[in-house]
Amino acid sequence: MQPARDGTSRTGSGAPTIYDVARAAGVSIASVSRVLNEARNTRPETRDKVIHAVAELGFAPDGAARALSGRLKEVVGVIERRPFPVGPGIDEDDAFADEAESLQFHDMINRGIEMAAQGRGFDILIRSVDVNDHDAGYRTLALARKSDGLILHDRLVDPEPLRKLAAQVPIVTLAGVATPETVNVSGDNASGMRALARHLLDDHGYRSIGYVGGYADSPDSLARHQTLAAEAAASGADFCSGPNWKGNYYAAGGALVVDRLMASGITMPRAIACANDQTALGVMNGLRRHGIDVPSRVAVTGFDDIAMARHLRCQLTTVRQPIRDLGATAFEVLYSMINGDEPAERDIVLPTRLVVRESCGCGMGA
Amino acid sequence: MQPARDGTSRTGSGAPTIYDVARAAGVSIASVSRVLNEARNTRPETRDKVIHAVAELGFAPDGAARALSGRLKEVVGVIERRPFPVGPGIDEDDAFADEAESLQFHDMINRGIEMAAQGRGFDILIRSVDVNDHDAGYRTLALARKSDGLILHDRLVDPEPLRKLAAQVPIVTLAGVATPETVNVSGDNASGMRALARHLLDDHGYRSIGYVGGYADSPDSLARHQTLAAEAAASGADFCSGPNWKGNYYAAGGALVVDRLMASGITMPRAIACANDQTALGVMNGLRRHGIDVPSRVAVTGFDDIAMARHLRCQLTTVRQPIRDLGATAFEVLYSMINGDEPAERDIVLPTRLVVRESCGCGMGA
DNA sequence: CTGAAAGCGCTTACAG
DNA sequence: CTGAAAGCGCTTACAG
Repeated sequence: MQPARDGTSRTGSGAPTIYDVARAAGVSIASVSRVLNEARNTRPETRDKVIHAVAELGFAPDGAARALSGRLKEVVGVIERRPFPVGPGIDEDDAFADEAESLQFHDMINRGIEMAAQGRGFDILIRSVDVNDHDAGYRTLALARKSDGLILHDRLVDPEPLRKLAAQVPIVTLAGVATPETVNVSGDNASGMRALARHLLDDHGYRSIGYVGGYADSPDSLARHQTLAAEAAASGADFCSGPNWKGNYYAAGGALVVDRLMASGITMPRAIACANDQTALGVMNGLRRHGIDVPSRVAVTGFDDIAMARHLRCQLTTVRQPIRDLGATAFEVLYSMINGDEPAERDIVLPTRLVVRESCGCGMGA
Repeated sequence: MQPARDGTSRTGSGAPTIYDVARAAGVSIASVSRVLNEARNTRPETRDKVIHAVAELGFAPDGAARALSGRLKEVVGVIERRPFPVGPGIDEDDAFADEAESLQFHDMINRGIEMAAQGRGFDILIRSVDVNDHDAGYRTLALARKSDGLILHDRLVDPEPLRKLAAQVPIVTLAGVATPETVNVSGDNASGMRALARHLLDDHGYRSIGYVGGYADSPDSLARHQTLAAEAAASGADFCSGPNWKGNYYAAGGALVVDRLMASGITMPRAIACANDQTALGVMNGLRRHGIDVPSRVAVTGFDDIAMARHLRCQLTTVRQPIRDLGATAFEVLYSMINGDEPAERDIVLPTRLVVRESCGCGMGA
């Protein structure tokens, strides 16, 4: 039984409903829905009346109602990490205060996701979670239930919860690890780091090298670490690592590593490769604060090639990741999964490329 | 009439419904809903059974269904500008290729919005629109219908469509202009620019000054322009402006302005204030390419104080905006509007502050 | 305290 | 080609 409709919308919100349109056009709601969705099987006259009423009222279907009646939500959830709690306690004059909130790599990736999503009529629902958010599990599920599928940055969800989640919605991870239930998309860490290592070890002939890592559990960082260590070993160069070398993908973390190393009295290696560009930035600043010149005394390199890399005092030698493509690829794979396709490949690796600038020591003589 | 329920979920998607939970717990769906929402008015025993079943099944209510039955969607839409079409045509070795896609100010603001949203259980639905997207009107409406309210960066929607949109959902603009139907949140452009102008004109004694703008219709840029022009006039200094001085908030735009000015044979002013930090970056690089040293021959300043500002070759003197607070404030106001409150203030202005570094010419003797 | 039922605003077979 | 009706998965008065 159709509810009585007075002149106004049912909801107080002021947005017209399909009933308003139907009444204005003098047709049934089914006809309105048809011209809006199928376009065919409607008499031109009916069609015109509906189109007109829709324009007149400024109608667009409610997303929730549409989704509930069998359609997609046309939303993908994106969850990223927000490691540093920020608040009034933070000193805004600290050189890295703001940077903590701007992991540019993530922002760029999200842009890639969003642009691909737009091509399919999707929007992206973003949430960042604190590393020590104990309620993360539930909040993640809640986000999943507002979306058609989920894209997870790195290793936000533990394997077991991830498995359960994947049973409910399609999931793609970025810079994580592929599982039987999920697809992963990442840059080619091994070949990128190998090219970088060879440049440092062979071209420059550095005989000692260190690696400042990202989050302890980051698959990206682990892969880069392993490759670098292997290349150093193959060249017979010294490789420095250990607890003092753990960073967190942020400049502040990189600077901290330098402070710790200096305090420990260690001899700095000739070159330091960092887990990402932002870490490299912090390491360079940290070294300079201790009076150590980059790159003449210590060479420093990054990973990612974010925009900032070429605008630093000392332009950063780094490994370029196809950041935008990483995001776009993640979306496209997820989109096909949402449409019921079985992914052909569960571990998608996109190529990376060494970008030589100044911080490795190149161009010093120029 | 309740539909027959077999052992599996109705939807193919694998996500359990409230019916699944009710069956598992041996109660009605009403009871499940009650313990999930009200918490009170349920016998402890019932409550336990439900809690248990929910945990067992990994249930969370479907966002669409929840929203449709009178609740909020707990989603706010955020629309930002994406001015540069990017695609295969772009040269990735261009110094500003990527930067075009990373307007860091927006990313930081969005982070502020998102963090405030999280405190209220909301997520943010992000969409960027192309300046020359003719279908923008409809897509904006569509986003609105997936959300409880909208936050619009700068002046994305024309006044008339904006009025119509505001009749359907609450709207807050960021760095736009307040209207009778919408609330605007922005930084204090006038006082920030005034402080900067005085520093340049009085402290440094520069007698000629130019302004490189942002988007032509950006209220922020307009306000900064006017204040600077007024201060220059008050000091009797020359003020340069005109069509050659139009930028677009991106580094590439700033560099282009410099090229145009050089080509036009104009004498560079002693100081150039830019619409934002990214523009300043481009201007500095452009000047250097033309052999003009910054700041000894031409001083350059920015606006915003994004993280990059202090990591440039020549640290940027700029006006700090409370970027995160801008976003958080926009959300909080929108949130109260969503809850039916009439906003107390339609034009919210947050304080800004001059940050003196090197690019203005300070510290050159040090 | 709890269940049966109505209703949210759509879409889509199902009849005509 | 078009309308009446069922159903999507919830929440919330309404009775008990």
